Amino acid sequence: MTNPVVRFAPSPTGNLHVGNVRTALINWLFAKGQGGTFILRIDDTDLERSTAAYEQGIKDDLTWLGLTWGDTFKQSERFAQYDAAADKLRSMGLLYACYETADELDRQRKLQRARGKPPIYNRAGLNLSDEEKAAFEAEGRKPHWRFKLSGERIVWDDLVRGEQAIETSSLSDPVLIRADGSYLYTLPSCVDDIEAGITHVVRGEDHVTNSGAQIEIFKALGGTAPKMAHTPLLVGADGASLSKRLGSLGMGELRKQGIEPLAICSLLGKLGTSDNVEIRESLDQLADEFDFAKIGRAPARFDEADLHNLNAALTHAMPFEAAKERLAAIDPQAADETFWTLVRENCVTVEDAARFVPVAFGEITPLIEAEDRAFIADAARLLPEGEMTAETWGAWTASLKTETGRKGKGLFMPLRKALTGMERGPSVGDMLVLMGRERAMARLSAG
RNA sequence: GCUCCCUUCGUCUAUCGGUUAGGACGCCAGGUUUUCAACCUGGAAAGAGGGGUUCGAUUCCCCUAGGGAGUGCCA
Repeated sequence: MTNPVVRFAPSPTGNLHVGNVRTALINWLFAKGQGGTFILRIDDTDLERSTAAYEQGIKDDLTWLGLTWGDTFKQSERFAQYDAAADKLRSMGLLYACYETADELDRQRKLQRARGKPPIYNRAGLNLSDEEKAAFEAEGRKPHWRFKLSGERIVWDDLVRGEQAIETSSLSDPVLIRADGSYLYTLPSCVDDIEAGITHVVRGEDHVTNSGAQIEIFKALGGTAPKMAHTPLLVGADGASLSKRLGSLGMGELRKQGIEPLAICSLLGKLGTSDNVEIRESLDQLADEFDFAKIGRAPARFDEADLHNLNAALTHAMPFEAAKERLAAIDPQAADETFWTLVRENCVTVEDAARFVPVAFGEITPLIEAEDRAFIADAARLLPEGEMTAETWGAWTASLKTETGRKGKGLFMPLRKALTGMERGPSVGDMLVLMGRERAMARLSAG
């Protein structure tokens, strides 16, 4: 295979969510792994719903994820090309005017359905005489335009699903142009794919019937249909379709939660494949491992808990340099390598380190149980003088053990709770060094 | 309603007719760390149901059930 060209084509009518991002990622990984090109196309033919803010948001999210694109353009800048394509189809007799209103079409579909028949457009527009059309126009009706499907069986070898067949006779002729003259995505998508030299159309399986129709449009326009790959959709953790919450779970929110881009990409790049769902070192590694053949045909469950597990694994091993800036944003003192390597294994996200900042550098409320009061008083009395060092903890606890007879959990847990205000956390001995003698003494004396 | 796709441990999956049905995540236990986490070791855990075909079905076929998708002047 030589240098594939793929595209991700979101509509700027909303933010990117996990489903979108998976499609973008798979396209990107495939292109990257094959030395191909990844194009970002903004499908903004719906001028009403598209906004510049969403467009920018999509670009920001992709950039944050590391899904860089080689070229980008907007469909709204290319109406002339679509007009030309429409004219071509019209001249071939493949684009015909229809005058039904949306309500009328809706009624027809309901009727067909009630009779147990598939709701396929009856092609009334195809048989309209010029007089009839003129009559509609006189009524003030404007036509919408449908592509005339061949009625043949369209077959392609889908990179994920294997051989696919669509009976175009079982489809309604797709509307390409609305009554207001604006384009639906169907035709512009084909025109752009041809012009951009798209070799592979990779998208969710909700598009398979669209692909059947679009393959005919590709051919009608004189192009060759790209190879197709339709991935199963993601479903929620409960197995039902992706919930509203998850479906709209945006990158902005995940970012705010402190989720790493690589955690998202590792999960979305591996979920539903035969590879283990684990953190990968980089997008490049994910790209090296990518193969359509590894993608299964059943819907995979997206569980946000998995994302947190992967993120935790990433955080536990994260070098200080990678976390430095974000630690500084929490607190200038937190941007400290000793502190980070100490607390990171107790963190799911970098921002979780914030919990331990007061322990090391600020004020906390010591937790001292009534029955431990005397013990903590002894501890305060026996706390070694001078600088707290790596040896302090061992010496201190040893003397406490001798003095009080306490050992094990009974010895250490009260100290942990008094010194850190928490029941769990990083090694207390190491934290002691960071907090220093003054803080430690103050906490031990709080009871 | 109609059309298409899917169904193996909780989850993602391996198995291309003969396996003690394998791995990973998660979970549980033990070890280690004088706490927790992390880490190491071990463990529990699966062929949706029913019919066929076959010497033999997780694997091939049919039916049922369940899930997903499509059926738009959305993408």
